[in-house]
Amino acid sequence: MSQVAYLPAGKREQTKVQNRQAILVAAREVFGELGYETATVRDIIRRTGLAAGTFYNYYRSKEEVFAALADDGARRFGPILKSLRAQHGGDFESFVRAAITAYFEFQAAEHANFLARRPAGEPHVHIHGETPEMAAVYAEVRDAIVEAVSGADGPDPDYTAAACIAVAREVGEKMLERRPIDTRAAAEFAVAMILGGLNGLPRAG
Amino acid sequence: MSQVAYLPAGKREQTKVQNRQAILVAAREVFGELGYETATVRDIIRRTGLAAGTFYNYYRSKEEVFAALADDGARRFGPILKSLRAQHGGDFESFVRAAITAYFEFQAAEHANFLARRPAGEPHVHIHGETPEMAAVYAEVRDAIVEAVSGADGPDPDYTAAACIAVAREVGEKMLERRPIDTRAAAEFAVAMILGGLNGLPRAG
Amino acid sequence: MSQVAYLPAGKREQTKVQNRQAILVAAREVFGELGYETATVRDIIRRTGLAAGTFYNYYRSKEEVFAALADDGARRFGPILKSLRAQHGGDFESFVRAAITAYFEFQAAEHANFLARRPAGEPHVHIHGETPEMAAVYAEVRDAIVEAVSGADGPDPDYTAAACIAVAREVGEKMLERRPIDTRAAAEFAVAMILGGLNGLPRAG
Amino acid sequence: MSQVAYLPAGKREQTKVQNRQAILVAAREVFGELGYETATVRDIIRRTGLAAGTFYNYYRSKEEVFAALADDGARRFGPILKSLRAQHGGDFESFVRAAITAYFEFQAAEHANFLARRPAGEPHVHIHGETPEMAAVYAEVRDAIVEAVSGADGPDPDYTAAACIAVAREVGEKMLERRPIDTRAAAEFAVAMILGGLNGLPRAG
DNA sequence: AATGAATGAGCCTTCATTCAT
DNA sequence: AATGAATGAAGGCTCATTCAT
Repeated sequence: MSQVAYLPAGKREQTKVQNRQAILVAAREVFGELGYETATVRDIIRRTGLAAGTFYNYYRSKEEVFAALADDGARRFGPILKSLRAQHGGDFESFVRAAITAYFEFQAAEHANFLARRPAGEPHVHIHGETPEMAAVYAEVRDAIVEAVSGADGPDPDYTAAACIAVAREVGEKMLERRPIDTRAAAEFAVAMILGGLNGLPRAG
Repeated sequence: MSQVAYLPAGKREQTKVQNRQAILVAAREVFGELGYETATVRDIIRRTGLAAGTFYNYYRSKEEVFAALADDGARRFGPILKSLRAQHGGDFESFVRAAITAYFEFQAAEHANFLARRPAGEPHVHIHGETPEMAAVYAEVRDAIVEAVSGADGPDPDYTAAACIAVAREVGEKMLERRPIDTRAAAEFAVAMILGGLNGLPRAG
Repeated sequence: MSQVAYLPAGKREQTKVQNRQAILVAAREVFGELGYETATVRDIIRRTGLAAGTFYNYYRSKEEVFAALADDGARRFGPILKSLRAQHGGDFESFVRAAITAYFEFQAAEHANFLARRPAGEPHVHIHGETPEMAAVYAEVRDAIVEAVSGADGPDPDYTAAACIAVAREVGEKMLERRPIDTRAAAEFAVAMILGGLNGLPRAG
Repeated sequence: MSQVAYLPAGKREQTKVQNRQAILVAAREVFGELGYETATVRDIIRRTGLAAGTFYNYYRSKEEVFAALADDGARRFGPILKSLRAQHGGDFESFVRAAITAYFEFQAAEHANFLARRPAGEPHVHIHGETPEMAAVYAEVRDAIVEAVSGADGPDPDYTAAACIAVAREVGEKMLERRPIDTRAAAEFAVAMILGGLNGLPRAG
């Protein structure tokens, strides 16, 4: 068995995990700052201090790291949301409150990891429905909303979900621009807006 | 010199205006179909039948034509909005209804000009806060909202404006995806959601 | 018709033709010196003094310029061969003599256009059956040979064609390495070898 | 130290030899399938089950393993050829027959080791004069031919050798493309062609 | 003004080779 | 020795922009 040699368990494996994470973090930053199209793989890798080619040891393409980001967000935020939904059972209102709060706190925590420098001179594009964290919220929240509002005479579930999520996203984004970041106030606002809005909705889809 | 002089604009002049407009129209289509980054100047110019270089006689850059698009939207939709605001005077609720309706109709009309083919295999990005038509709504609507809700104990005007606009945008977008496009139903929904939401808002900013 | 403008007929058109030709010439040199794989588009374009991107105004890819090279060779040598075949009608021997002679002269002329510097340190690969000039010979000569030797009891036409062409190619290549380049002697040799070989062939394929 | 000492090579030694051989075999396959440029070191090493870096413990570069391949071919086929030459003494004709036959059989045997998949969409290149097995034939056969044909008034030995080898190579290659592979028929053809060709040659170089 | 070829920076990706383990 | 991640120099190609005509 002269071919056995060093099992990957020591510093090597550790570095690998670190690098993978570093790329992910850098990617989140860069995508956040520049948007998917404008961001380049070099932008991402430059922040990690790694070599250009190294990126491709971890992700096969720019697109794949983006997907990984979404997975990562979903993997981390999804369970939170799921458990909230279970906890709050049929009480939609308290679920919304808890979910929005959790989402804003999650966002604030993510945000703390990097400065958001935006290059001037380019229209700001943003990733729609596919933001890592948003992807998680979207699926789960949409389900919850659909469940809560649907019915023969309920409001249009598609419009409803889109509107609620939009409110959460925009308010969340504005929240991040302020100092200090006040997740409680933002959540309170968004919850009120959403619940009030849902109350005002017409009965016929 | 031997030509008639009483025409306010010579053929030359007219062509210039026409070309400028043609580029604008093509740009709106292309940006709509491909997004800002993916769209190329050649994509735009190709639709006009003009030559690549000609583009730069009218706009100094890809970015500038994009900005012009926003101006154009504002120039056309802005007055509509302004007059609505004047008409509905202090009645915020009826203004919102009228504005949303007008906006959705405007969008539907713009939309009718081209099919929205989106390139597969790429995360869908959308232009944020800078959509031509949106730019117009944004400024004016924000003012109206701020005016309506502000006050020492009113809700946070920034959050409020962002949330309302978000609802209008998302519902508007969803509306465009359906056949037939039903601006009335969408407007009804958005108005209810927005007014209901505003009612639910906490008093303290 | 303010959009008519300058018709491409003057210096512009001329430059285009020159550039296209320059790229073709450079490509022939580079492919000849480095082989298809090793050759880079940058190698080709560098010799023309043009910019990197300009290459793609004329050929869509490295592969396409290679194909164009073959076309070019065929277009120029093909007719020569065709007319020889017509001239020498049924006389296979005299056709072979004329064809080989023409081919060697063609090669010598092409060769005169550039020095063949071969980079050391890399196995020399050469393009097989697809060399521009060879592509022309191949199709036509193969036909002629097949026509001349085939028959129920004739030798294997495939082997025959391959062998004859191989002889012409190798002797031709060696010929180019000598100074002075003596096409007559080389042709005499190749013809003798081929005709002698064909005579020696077994009757049953 | 407590190990037996009468084994000429320890396990270590054996593995080294085995690895070196495994790389060589894999390299022959890969170069054969993909060509020198297209083949990657990883393609080679992947087939051995070894790690990428290990390759460089045995060969200093991609080029070196390629050279080793030629050496290997020569080392294995060279002796065969040498002994044939000795056996057939002055009888050039019978030597050619034996050598060609041996070469074709050698080729067929080598070929049996792998399928020749060639990547589509790329001009087919082949290694010229440097094919492992060819390198061996070349040196020896060239000597034999030179010896047989040279003389003050003999045909040009360089052209002669090149032509004979070309015939053997091309017919050999075509042979490998057929099913079943018929080395006897191919050899018969090549021998006839070569001997007939040599007979037809002019006396003056 | 209109034209469209030329420009060249920059993008994503591959891969021979090195090196810490 | 063996391992396999890291490295970084290219490579093919795109595209916003310039410029001679």
